Amino acid sequence: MSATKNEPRVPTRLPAARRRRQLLEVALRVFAEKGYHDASMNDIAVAAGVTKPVLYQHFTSKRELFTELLGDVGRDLQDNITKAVAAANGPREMVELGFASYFSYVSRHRDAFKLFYGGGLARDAEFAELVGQVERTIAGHVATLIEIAGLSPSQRQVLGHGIVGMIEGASIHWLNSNSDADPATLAQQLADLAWRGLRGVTP
Amino acid sequence: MSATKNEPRVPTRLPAARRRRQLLEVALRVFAEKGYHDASMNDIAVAAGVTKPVLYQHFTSKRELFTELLGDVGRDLQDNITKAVAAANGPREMVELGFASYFSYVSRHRDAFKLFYGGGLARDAEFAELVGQVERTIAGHVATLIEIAGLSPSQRQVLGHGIVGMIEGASIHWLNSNSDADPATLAQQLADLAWRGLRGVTP
DNA sequence: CCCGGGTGTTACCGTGAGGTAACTCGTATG
DNA sequence: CATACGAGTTACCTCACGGTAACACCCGGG
Repeated sequence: MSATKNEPRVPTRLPAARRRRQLLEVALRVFAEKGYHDASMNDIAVAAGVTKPVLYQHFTSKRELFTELLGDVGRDLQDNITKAVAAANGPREMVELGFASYFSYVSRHRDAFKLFYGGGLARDAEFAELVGQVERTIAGHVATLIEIAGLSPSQRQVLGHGIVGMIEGASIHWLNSNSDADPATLAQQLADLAWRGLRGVTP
Repeated sequence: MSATKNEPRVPTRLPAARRRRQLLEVALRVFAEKGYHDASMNDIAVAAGVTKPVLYQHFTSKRELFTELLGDVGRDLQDNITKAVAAANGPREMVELGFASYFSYVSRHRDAFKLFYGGGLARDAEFAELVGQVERTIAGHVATLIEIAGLSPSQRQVLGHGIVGMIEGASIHWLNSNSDADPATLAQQLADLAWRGLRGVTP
């Protein structure tokens, strides 16, 4: 029995499953920081303390790696929101809880959010679809909450996307300004703005 | 006097100034369609019926070309909005006119808008600054219109960015869904939503 | 003791993009 | 008609990136 039993000198040489998870974590960080185009597979490999071919042992291509991350993040975000909203009593609470869960998610997973909003995703059909799915779902739910009269379904949908854009825009600015403001407070104020409008009469 | 006097057989070989303007127009189209990364200088040259070095006779680099376009579009958009808003009487009309001018601009200059929202601009410091300047300015104006009480300046700014994101999100969805809806109607409804909120009580 | 499988590395290829040097060609002017 | 200038082209360089083949190394089981 040698002295190097449970304590490898440097934690290289991981079992495949662990390595894969590590690579996903690292790739998320690197993609979030540099964006899809500017992050090279080499960057990711080096950041993981490993070389490129190891990456290709676990993922067949850069696209596939990114797609998997994007899908995971999208599902995660959407699950968080739908679960939070399901606990609401009435539309106003749906808005409050929905906003709160969104900001909570963003504040806890900044890298994941940056992946979602950040890159040239809009240009790539596959990537855009993954993001669009989530946005469409949220926008659709929001659309049912709009109480303005005389709107066609497609008009409601556009306005729903407007609210989604409002959340995204506020989130992006919030992250970029490195504000340490409480995400719950922010969500509360934004939900207030969405619900009562700019004119903000007190109920 | 030869027969080829004022009617060159094919309008190649333009004087420098005209060529430059044509290249800017074509580059705007190509960048809007394919995004900054996926549009190559060759693409632009070919689309202009010309070869790459001609492009480099007028612009020292791809970045410079894109930066010039981005700056032009930003100035143009901002000018349109500020001029429209200047004619308003009171905050509600500011919102209405501001939204209307934004959507009017987007509908008239789709390529310009796609350039602005579309690419990996957020990752690139210089590009992000050009876009951010416009967004910050608009968000700042909007922030002064929020009548919710008890907000700090930075909180107002975040909410202002929320409204800007709302306009952008709605615009993007509007363009992507190839809706033939009237931009003025859309602006009206979105302004309504922003002003009165989701709950949309009629005044 | 050695040997097999799986983990990782070095070194490489092909491609496509930004960018440039050197040449050609049309045209206006004396 | 000659010539000079400026618009355009061909052909190339360099470099970084996605992706891969072939080899090296470690460790558990007969």
